[in-house]
Amino acid sequence: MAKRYWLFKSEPDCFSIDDLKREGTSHWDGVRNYQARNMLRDDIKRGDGVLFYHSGVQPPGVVGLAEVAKSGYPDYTAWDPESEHFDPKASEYNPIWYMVDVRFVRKLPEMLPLPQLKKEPGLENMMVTQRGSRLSVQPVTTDEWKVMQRMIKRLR
DNA sequence: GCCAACGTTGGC
DNA sequence: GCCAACGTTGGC
Repeated sequence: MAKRYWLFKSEPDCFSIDDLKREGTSHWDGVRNYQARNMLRDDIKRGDGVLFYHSGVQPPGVVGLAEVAKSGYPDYTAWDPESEHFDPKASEYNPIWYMVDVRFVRKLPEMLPLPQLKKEPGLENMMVTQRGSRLSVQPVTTDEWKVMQRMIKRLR
């Protein structure tokens, strides 16, 4: 299976690129959307590339790179009543929700803010640059990934 | 803080 | 199975 690419959104107050840097490898838990769940369960594989995106901040944008360290497996926070992501319909025998593990690769010297992504040739159709794009886990094409790598190289 | 976009829920 | 009401996300 060829390597694929993804964009993972997180509110930095909840989990930031610095948190991932400190932890090294972390569960990407708490996704409670079926479209994103399907990707986590079926499509996101160990070795895939991840753009780490900070949402809910001004400006939002890509702040780092990560790598999938473990393919999809049940998100056990769903059946933990203590978890803020608890879902009473989920259980060990019917997990419903899935997560992957991600490994820190690098933090960018500065954020690539969303408005800049919207202006960048080659990213016109990227999911994150589209209006009303709320998915917290998004596919990124190989071409979009290459454009992002060029933008990152320009940073320093 | 506003509101557009979009997902989910539940009555019918 | 439709769709109105409602809730959430997230950019602005």
